[in-house]
Amino acid sequence: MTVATWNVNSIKARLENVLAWFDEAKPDVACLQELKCVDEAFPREAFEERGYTVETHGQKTYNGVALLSRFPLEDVVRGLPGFQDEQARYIEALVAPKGMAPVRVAGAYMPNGNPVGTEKFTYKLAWLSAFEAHVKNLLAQEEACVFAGDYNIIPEPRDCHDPKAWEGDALFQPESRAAYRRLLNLGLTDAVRACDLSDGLYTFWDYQGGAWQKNRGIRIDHLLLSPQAADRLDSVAIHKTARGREKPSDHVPVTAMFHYETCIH
DNA sequence: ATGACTAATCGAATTAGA
Repeated sequence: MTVATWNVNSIKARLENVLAWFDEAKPDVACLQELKCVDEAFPREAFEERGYTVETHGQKTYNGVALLSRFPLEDVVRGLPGFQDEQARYIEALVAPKGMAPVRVAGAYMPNGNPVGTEKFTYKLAWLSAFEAHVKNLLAQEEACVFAGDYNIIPEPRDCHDPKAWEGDALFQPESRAAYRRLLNLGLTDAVRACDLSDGLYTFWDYQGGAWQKNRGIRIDHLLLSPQAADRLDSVAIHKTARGREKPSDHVPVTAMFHYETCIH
């Protein structure tokens, strides 16, 4: 089972591009972020035609997340539990393939937080803290869980082309990185790092200044796995080709592949 | 010092992203 996360930067502006990738990568489950549209405006038919069940948590102009699956979805949750939030940044559901062990998948669009020293950064840290509390609750259930999304956190210096250039940015602040480490310390596995320790793995390249052409990127889109999900991880991929296309998102899809486990009931 | 890109908006510039 392949689980994807992708910040599409407007589903309406990106539809053709997104469908082209879906048709070649055929993810079983996909978490999309930054839809920038309300639920009614999401182009659900295009995905339903391709065999997906579509769940959205949209918002006008900003944010908005979707969870798409070729398997039935149960227990859909919209909004981060335990956190009063005006912004549509979280969706979660239980993916239940027939006769197979289910996997809980969460898709998050975590706050950017810039500029540091403002209420935007305070909101980022509060969001991360509520997310950590929710993860802790889910981990107690000992299920296979995938926490995918745009974390808006550069975990380590090797996750960006030029650490100096990101000093003072909310994505690379010590408090943001500490929040990410706390998630790992709860027992979550960074899927990409479990498979590939090399430098130069990026998931975002700014539209400005020829960042893509110069490969000045950052790794901020992550899939964090509960131990039960990590045990089933086979491989990961960062779909860089998506960034070189016409009218690309500034983020690329990241996928993790898991082996199926028979469900014994 | 500034703008660089892109998308959305009750617009003809501003806000937000990262």
